[in-house]
Amino acid sequence: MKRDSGYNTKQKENLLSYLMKNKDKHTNVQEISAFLSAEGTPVGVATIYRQLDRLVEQGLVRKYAFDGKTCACYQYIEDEEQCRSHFHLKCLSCGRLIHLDCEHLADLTRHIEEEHGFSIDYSQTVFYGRCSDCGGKD
Amino acid sequence: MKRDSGYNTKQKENLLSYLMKNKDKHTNVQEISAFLSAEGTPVGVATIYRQLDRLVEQGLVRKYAFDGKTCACYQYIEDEEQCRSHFHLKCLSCGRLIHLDCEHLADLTRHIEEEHGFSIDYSQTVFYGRCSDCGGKD
DNA sequence: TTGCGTGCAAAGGTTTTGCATGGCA
DNA sequence: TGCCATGCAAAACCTTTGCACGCAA
Repeated sequence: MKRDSGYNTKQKENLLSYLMKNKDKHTNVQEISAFLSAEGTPVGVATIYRQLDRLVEQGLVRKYAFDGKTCACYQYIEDEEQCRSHFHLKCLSCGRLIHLDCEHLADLTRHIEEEHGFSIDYSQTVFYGRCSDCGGKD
Repeated sequence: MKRDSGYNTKQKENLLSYLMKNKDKHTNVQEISAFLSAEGTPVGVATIYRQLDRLVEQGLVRKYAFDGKTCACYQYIEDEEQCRSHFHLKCLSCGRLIHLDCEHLADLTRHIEEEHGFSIDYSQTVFYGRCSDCGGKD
């Protein structure tokens, strides 16, 4: 399921390289396209969409879409197992993405599952707010 | 700030009526437009967008947008104060929206703020997963 | 009567699709 | 060589904006 299917092309290589370098943030097709063009290795947006779709199917990239709609962000997943067990906090001001892994959250998950019968999908859930640098204290 | 500005038109009335009837779910412009058309009281999408924008400014409707992009969902807010103090769980299977208000979550919020310096914005945060009816147990 | 709200149509942006070409294996 | 991946362009969507008309106050 996760095996690398298909050919190895320069475009795919460049795309993966960008995604891996930016695994700490959410990104999108525009950003990717702009960056690759600036690097002198432009890749057509259609190709980017198609490759991302494939990477999502392979489980190498996570796609955050709102209610199944368009306008998605993508994020490379370094360690699938690890990322499955923690939450992501995203700062609405600076866009920073924080990986939050602490036992309070495991408690929360257990609680919601046992008491409320709801099973949280970590891969689609993002907490929005403000990080400490951007005025989390106010 | 929350006072009802502007004229009272039939379109606005129909829109508000729909939103109030569907306050338990997230909705979007297409759904609203389709429903109102089916009811025999069609409202132009431009009008729906403009009215929703206004309602969001007035605090009567919450807009969930992904990363500030387009493609939003909207939700009518019955009791602003109440909804500000709890989380929303959304089932990825049936679309049900659950308002979750329990002290575990208050603990979580406090913990994340104190230990991680991150202030959660309830109005933008939605937990995705599966509700008990849709196989939360598997 | 005044001016806001509406509808239509056009524009702007994002994502998908069809098709011919080029490159990987 | 065979076939998949790419790029371009067109199409399909969603959302916003401009403008003239109609309706609320």
